[in-house]
Amino acid sequence: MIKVTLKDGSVRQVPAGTTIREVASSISQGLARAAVAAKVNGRVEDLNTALQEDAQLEILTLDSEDGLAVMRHSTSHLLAQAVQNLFPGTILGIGPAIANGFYYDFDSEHTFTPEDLEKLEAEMKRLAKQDYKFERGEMAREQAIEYFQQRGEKYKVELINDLPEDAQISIYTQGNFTDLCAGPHVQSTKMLKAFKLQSVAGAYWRGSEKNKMLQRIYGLAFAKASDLQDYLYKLEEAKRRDHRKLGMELDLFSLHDEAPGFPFYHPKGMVLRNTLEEFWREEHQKRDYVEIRTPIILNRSLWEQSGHWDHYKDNMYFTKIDEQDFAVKPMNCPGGMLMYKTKIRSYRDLPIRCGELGLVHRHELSGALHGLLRVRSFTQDDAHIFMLPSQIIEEIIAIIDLIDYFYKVFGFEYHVELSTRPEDSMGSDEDWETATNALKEALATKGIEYKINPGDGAFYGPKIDFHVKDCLDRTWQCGTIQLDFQMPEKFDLTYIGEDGEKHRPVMIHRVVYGSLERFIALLIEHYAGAFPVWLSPIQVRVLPISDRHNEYAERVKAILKEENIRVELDQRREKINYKIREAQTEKIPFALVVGDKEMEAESVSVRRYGEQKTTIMDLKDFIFLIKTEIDTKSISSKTV
RNA sequence: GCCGAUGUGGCUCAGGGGUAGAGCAGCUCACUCGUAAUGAGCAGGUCGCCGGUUCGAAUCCGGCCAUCGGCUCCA
Repeated sequence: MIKVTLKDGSVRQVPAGTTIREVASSISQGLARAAVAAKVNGRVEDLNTALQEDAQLEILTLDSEDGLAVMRHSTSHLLAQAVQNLFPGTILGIGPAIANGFYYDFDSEHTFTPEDLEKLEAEMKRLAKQDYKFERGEMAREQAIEYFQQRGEKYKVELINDLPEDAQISIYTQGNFTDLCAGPHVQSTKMLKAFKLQSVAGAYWRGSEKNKMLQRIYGLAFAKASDLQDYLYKLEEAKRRDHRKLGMELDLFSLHDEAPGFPFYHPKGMVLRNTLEEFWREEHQKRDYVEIRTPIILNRSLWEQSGHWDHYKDNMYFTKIDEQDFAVKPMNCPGGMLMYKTKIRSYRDLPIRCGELGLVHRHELSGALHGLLRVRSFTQDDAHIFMLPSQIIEEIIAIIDLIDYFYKVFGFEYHVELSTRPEDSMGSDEDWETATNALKEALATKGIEYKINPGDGAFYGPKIDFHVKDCLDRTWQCGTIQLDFQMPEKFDLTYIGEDGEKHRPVMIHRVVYGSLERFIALLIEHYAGAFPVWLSPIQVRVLPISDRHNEYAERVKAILKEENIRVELDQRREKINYKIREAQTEKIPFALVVGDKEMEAESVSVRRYGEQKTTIMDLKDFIFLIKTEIDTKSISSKTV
């Protein structure tokens, strides 16, 4: 007999060799029916697995993320089966579970069309009903290679060859379909119900552009049909929040064929942008930053000196001036270096925190452009901090705090990643290790959890990245803190120490917003275009009911303007309903209706964005209300 | 850059080998109105660009450009 400890702490005695399914049945038939897999000592296993020794056991159902992942993975096998039935000769890539569903990569002469997806989905439904069991088999390495080779599954053979020598090679079979797979899987295809094929896209084999591009079919899969419907509805909702759509509707910015990736800011977008810059300057002044501005075009020798010519050329734009090579800056740092070198620095001057709202240009691949989230020219809210080695940790922590403070003001959730040395980089291993450890230490001090991104650092140093989600849950890097021992070296930066000798300062590159463009895009999606009052391009619109209220309305407008409130007056001869509807459509935080009653009492009828109810209040009370919200940067709960 | 899809008035979209259509927005006129669309009229497009097939192309074919969804890359 062995002891099986369940999730609730209870212990069951069962004979060795009992399968997990049998244990589940002994707990309840309902559980046995709902079970898709199980966690044995933390490892996800099939229900068919026989328990041989004492174990911690957690039965997984579709109520858990782990359970859903198993089901989604099984659904990807179902797709592969359907594809090979309908398009014989298709070679298989890989087919994992992902958030909300799964994908499977295929190599086929045939190009899959949206109509094919419908047919495949129908075939999947048909196959699912057949109640095929997912049966696990194990093969010796040589046998497995031969098996897949014979079937022309060259990618599977490659995968097997790359498995460690001692790896257990397992295969899963459902009906006429067999796939190389570590598993686990649900018991039967019958458990696969709420799925939908979504799209087909190109994807390089093993994610490398050096490899062949395969066709990736994406699908959604959920525990039940209503969950799938809910998710589809959520996707529709997300489209409404899309910053590209809202940016145009709210007249914030535009993009044109004539300038791909180079955004145009409209007047309202500029108000938003200027407000963000203003806030940025205030907060940085408080923290003893100074601000500079460096040129956009600098000559070739500078970029050679900085290493950009060697490591960043593909992303840069070039021009010639008087027969000499120049480059448009893709980063602000070299300019900052020259500024540092304009005089002798003392250790007493350090740290120098030198900010720059710098406009940079980078050549991004045409297929990568995406609204304001991925552009070819953008303004970084940059700063370069020159400091003593002993100040590193303290400075990094201060920046982490600063970024956290900013993101909290906007209500952003974020996660943190640490990116380490990339292949194409400069400097010694020792410097990189020191720098990486400093970043780790700062994160540890703050108790921040982070994910490591191996090889994703800048060419001159490792970095801490702050990621924010867009409306479709894709994450975008915004803030970043990069520790750099290389630039000071390349530019021979020095300071005079206590000992009267020259020493090498250390440098940090950091941004808080990341780029104004990306940050604005994320703000639009985060608030669904209904900005908090302090950010809103128009804060108040005054709506007179008829012509005879125009004069009072103009007075209200003038008084609000005097208080530095961004106010508009809608004097058109339209019905009040019409004007209100428009103010709502434009997501203006406050609509002030003024008619006879208000005119008489020196009051306004206040209607907030997204609310039905109106409140009549004295104009001076309204001013107090709105100014308080602006000053506290209050985030309205209505982002509908 | 790669794979696939798309490109018709400011916006959303219909149409489709015989010389363009709707709604919204815009403009004009009337209505002076109390919390999400008053009515009537007018104007607006060489159907992304270039080339080919054809008596005739917005429609079919090819190339290019841009956009969208991915891959790769990144603030």
